[in-house]
Amino acid sequence: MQKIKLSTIGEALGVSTATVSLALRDSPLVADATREKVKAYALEIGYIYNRRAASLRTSKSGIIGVVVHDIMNPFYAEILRAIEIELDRSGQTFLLSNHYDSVDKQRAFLETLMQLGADGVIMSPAIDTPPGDIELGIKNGLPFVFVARSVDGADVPVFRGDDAYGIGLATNHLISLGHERIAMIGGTDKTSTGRDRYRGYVEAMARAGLKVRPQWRIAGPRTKAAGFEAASAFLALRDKPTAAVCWNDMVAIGLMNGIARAGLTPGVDISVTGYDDLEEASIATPALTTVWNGQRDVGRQAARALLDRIEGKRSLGGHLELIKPELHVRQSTSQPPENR
Amino acid sequence: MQKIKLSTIGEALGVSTATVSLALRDSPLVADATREKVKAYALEIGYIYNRRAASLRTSKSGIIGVVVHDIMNPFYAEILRAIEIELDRSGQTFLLSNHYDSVDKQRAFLETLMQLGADGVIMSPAIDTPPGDIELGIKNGLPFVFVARSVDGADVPVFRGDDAYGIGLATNHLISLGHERIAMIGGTDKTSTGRDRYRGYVEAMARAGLKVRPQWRIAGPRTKAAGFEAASAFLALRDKPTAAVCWNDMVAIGLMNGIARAGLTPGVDISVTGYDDLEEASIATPALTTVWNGQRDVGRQAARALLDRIEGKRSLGGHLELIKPELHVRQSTSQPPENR
DNA sequence: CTGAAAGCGCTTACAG
DNA sequence: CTGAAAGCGCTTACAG
Repeated sequence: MQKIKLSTIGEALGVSTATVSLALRDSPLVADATREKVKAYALEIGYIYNRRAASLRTSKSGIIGVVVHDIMNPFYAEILRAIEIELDRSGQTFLLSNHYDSVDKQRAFLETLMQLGADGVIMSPAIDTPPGDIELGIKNGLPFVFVARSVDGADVPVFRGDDAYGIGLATNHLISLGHERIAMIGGTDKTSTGRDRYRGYVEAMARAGLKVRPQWRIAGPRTKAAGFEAASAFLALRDKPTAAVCWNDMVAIGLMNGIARAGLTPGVDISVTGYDDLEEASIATPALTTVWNGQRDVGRQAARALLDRIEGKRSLGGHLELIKPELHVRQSTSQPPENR
Repeated sequence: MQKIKLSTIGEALGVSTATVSLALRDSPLVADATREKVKAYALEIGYIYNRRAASLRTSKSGIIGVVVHDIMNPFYAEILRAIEIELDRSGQTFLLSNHYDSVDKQRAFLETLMQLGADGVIMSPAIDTPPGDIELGIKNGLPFVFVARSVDGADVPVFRGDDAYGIGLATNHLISLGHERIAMIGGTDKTSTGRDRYRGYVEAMARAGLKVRPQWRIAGPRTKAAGFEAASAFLALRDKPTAAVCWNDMVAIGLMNGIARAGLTPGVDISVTGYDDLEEASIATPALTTVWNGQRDVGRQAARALLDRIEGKRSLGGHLELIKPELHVRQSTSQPPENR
């Protein structure tokens, strides 16, 4: 079978390829009758538009890259879902990748995007991303928007939740229930998010005049499995805390599973808070008290900003858009046992 | 800044673009000295390879499409992870999409792949995919490989777990513990997987001489939330079953949460089996007895088959590759209370 | 409202 | 081992 292209249609209908091209894209320059005739015939013979050729000519590709740490992580999944909805609406194709916090894998993906002439990229940068990697992309005409994380020294807009404020909501909630020994489980200081959340916890404790002991900070876990494993370290602490502020819902649920496995009742013997308010949080047992982090707004606003930039409606400076989190109280938090 | 292309390099170095092109791709036709000179200079000035131009010329794009129901679903996530590893190794870019079981969304994605000249597609087809949609792709030079699901009438290789056998393992396990009233929760008869799993359950019951009551089949749920909700319907059944074979781990975990919320103890009062053996299954409380479904093998073999096809090492007929599942026994199953 | 022609940046015969 | 030339399939001034 011969490959069908614009000229195939043009020859069959006795018009030029220029006219066919304009007709298929609904140009008002083309007479209505011609347009209908062309479109009907294209459909009939099963014409497939060649985006590579068009893109080579116009240097627009209709491709938007999206890179996050791990698309299978429900936190990012919810952001991606919002981005997907926004991009689908505008007919952009989105090219997804995980970087698993490997700067090399991220760089390879950005290189691929440049090779494909991507119109822009939405990313949650890998830990220790050099600003140079971002600048290189920008220099090659790739507009960036960051979600959830940022890169110091990169002039790129960032959309994320207000982490210090949000973790403060969780910590204050526990304090108001009467808890005084509160641990913080999970996360790392290597991301801006991590530093902000830790700061929010420390500040909330300080405002209440409570001590923060170094051993109460069990850094690391960010997954359910890791939260599960952290339970034994947590339960072995001297001066065992009566509550745990967790890095995210995954860690909190894992920790609660670990606490339950040890024969204690999470939400009664130990209060636990999560972060993100994933769909799972509300069906966990006990239902998880957590902080809604605005994933949907983050994704939607980031996609919107990039699309506006691509359509020339705005330029992208390095501003920070903080989405205000909200506390959702459920059954995993209660008064400390000693107060009952 | 002027756009850097092959001719930019050629002019600077006094060689032709043909030589530059060959040198960058390590052609043995080019003298070693020339090759090194060209590569060094390209790196120095930050040349970006234009894949659109190359692809237009060669009609190979280096893009492989991957479509599944929902990439955020951990079952598909594990398959995707295996595909990702395999494709990364061969330098292919993979373009991911959800179809959410919308034939229209799937069709739009396949159309995009054809427009981009994708080299192939790995898909878990949407429910009720018309064979014509697949044939159209094949006719336009897009090789297909299916994972987890198939389409009747499409001549495409399929890689998936042996569902009837696998669900039989779970059902037999419960029967051997002494259960006689066993429900099946979740899933749909609209996919080949659904039909196979239901058949496996019915056949295992029949082999043991046990009755299957229609009301013991609570179809529908495939998510944790839906499993959670199904708990009340399950617990309200007359002749309440003592065990539930669930469609997958998500449903099983949701169901266990619902059972626990109702004050019963899953794994003691009601035995529950899952399917897939997701990472979560082992850390659930109680740890979930489930069937490992070979996601990794499915993804790896499917990717390998497609890559071999693209490299011309094999052709793709419509054969079925069944991966043998394995039962993983944990704490969510025990003897029925009445036998103790 | 329509057509002829140039050009996007590569790769591939072909000639030397 | 290297170069000149054609062509992949579009879109965009430009001319009429």
